[in-house]
Amino acid sequence: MSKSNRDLQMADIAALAGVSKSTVSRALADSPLVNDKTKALVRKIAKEKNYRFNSAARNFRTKQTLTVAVIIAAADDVEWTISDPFFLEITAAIAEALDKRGHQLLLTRTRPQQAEWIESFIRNRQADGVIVIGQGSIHKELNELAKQFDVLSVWGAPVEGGQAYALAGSNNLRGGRLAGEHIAQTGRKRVAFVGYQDHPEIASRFAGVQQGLAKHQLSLESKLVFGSLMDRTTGEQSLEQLVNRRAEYDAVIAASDMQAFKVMSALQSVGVDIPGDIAVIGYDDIPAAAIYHPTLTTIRQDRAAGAELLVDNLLKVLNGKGPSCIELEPELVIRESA
Amino acid sequence: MSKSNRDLQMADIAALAGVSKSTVSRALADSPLVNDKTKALVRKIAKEKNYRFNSAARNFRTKQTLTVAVIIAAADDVEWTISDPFFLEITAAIAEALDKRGHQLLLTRTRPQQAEWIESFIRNRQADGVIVIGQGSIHKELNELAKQFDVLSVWGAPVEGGQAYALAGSNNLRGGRLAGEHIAQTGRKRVAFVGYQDHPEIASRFAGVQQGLAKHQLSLESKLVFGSLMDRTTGEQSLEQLVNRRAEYDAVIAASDMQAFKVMSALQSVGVDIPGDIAVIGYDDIPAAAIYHPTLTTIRQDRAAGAELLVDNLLKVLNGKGPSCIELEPELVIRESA
DNA sequence: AGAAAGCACACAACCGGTTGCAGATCAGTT
DNA sequence: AACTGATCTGCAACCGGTTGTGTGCTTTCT
Repeated sequence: MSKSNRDLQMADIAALAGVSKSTVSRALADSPLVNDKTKALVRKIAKEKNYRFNSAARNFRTKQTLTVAVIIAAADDVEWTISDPFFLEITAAIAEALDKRGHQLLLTRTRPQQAEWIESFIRNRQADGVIVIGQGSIHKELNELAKQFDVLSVWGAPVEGGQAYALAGSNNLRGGRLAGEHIAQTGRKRVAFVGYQDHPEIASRFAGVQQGLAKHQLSLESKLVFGSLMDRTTGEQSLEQLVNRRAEYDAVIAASDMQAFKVMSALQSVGVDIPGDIAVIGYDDIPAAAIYHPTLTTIRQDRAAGAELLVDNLLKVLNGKGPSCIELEPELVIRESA
Repeated sequence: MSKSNRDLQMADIAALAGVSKSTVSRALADSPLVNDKTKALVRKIAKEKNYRFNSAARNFRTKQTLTVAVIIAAADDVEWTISDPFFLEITAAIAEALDKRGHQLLLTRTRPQQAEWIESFIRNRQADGVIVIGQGSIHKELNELAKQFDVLSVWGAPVEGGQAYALAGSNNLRGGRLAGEHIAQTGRKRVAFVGYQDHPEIASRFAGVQQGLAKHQLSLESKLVFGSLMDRTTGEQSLEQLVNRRAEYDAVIAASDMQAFKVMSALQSVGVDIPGDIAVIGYDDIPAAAIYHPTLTTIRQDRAAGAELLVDNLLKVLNGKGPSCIELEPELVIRESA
């Protein structure tokens, strides 16, 4: 605790100002019920004495914590997603967005396969609502959960059949299309894809890529479609195959920047020139994308905008409005690698 | 809020079990004051009814939040430190460490130039204590703050004159020495250094590098010592100089992996071979270090261990013990770049 | 002038757990 | 049978804000 003795409380301020506790409370809350002069006096004293309200007491009474829990979801079969810079950055952006609106962020490690876990969060009243980053492959659980708790805001992609929770994300179909078109337009002919297709987000990107390529009479050969390089069990193997078959393609579209890095590094190790021999394009535009050599062409997802959206969605639900589903427009960032 | 009606509370469980509120409270807290049979009964009912205690009420009554605020400090003149993967990862690790001990993590964006901000945190009772990551150049403020609030745990480096707060960090002097020695042992002769020397941590690394080089009769020429590449105003310029003078050195020791990447990328862009022409060594061992091409030789800081230390330090203070200052041993990770 | 309306404030209940203290029950002792 | 002590449980106060209700005083209108 603090080294100072007892913190002073409303009753003390009230005594000092010669008014009652309730008046102090109202004055500090800027209630119209209290006279401006009294208000000013109370505030002056509170400021002088450096009074801070006890938010535990306030939370208790008002049944609001002004706190939002953020959960970074990770599927079992994928390496700790929390280490993906994109997720961490969007978390930081959410912290900022929440702060602007007077809320706080409770960060939660956990792989909530069991969405039950989220439930305890809300019932525990640790947080007013929950933001889940990366619906990944748990959208079924989330949907189930949403039937009981609507204070849910998820970063991800729409799934067929719709979802009962508020959703924000970038338009992955569009993003994929941008990547596909760019690759086609730069004259590549045989394209490989890398990514974990069980995730709705990645599936959309994949579909987008196909559309983009199709526009230019290209298509993805199924033997050039690889699983996620982040997969704990098969990732290594996929990367190996990708390297071995390097003669069969002249471009790689990766589902994330981190995977694109893995691809480039592995190919460069065996003497492949990027983009000379093979072009590589990523997704996310994490900071390292601008630093890698060659710098990485990628699809940018605006983290700040996404965070704002996530927070707005949640606050809407908290205010009794229905869940909304919004998609941001992704943007092609052309650098050296493709 | 939840879509369910009123959550049930202790009084309900008490009625169901035919006992009093206090007995329920004690039973759930596993107090020795209540009979084992009653305890079992109460717990059974609580479990059946899926009762969760209202932690707002508990926090209020017990004056504990079981929550720790984490602040990622950033200096004004440096780019948003929060985006450095190292800081984000240690934050994630702290979340995990706290969770193990039954605490939660409140993430705070903010550049607390004004340490005053931290104070309001504690007095507000939003958190039992505060962990600051990256004392950076604000150790004076932190020291000042520590006089009033001892519930402070900082990741950083010892400063001359000592600090009044609990400190954890890796032994930067030793880390720097490892880097310096490795560079010398691999036969490099003219070494450049890149980093922001106003930070105690970086200053220690710098000193360590000098020691390591000196052991092998080498030294850093002052014209080969560059400022941080992350500096918002001078970073660009430093990088340019570094590239222009590339003929004057055959190795670069960077104060962080992110800076090492910048160095490598810039040098590679002008045709420099790494490590053939110039060796590069980083600091931190962030995940991307193993992915870059060439893979980055670096000094590893154990994030998990650091997080445990930070949390332990804080809990010690919370339990009335004095602040401690512990340093972890960094580790040289040899990869391709040096 | 008297009644009605309006304003500013105080009083006290309340949120839902936790905990000190008192009382009840029961076994063991003399 | 009466007493001591240990064990278990209930009562009620308490944490520190917030808020509904009530009251005294001033203003306004007939």
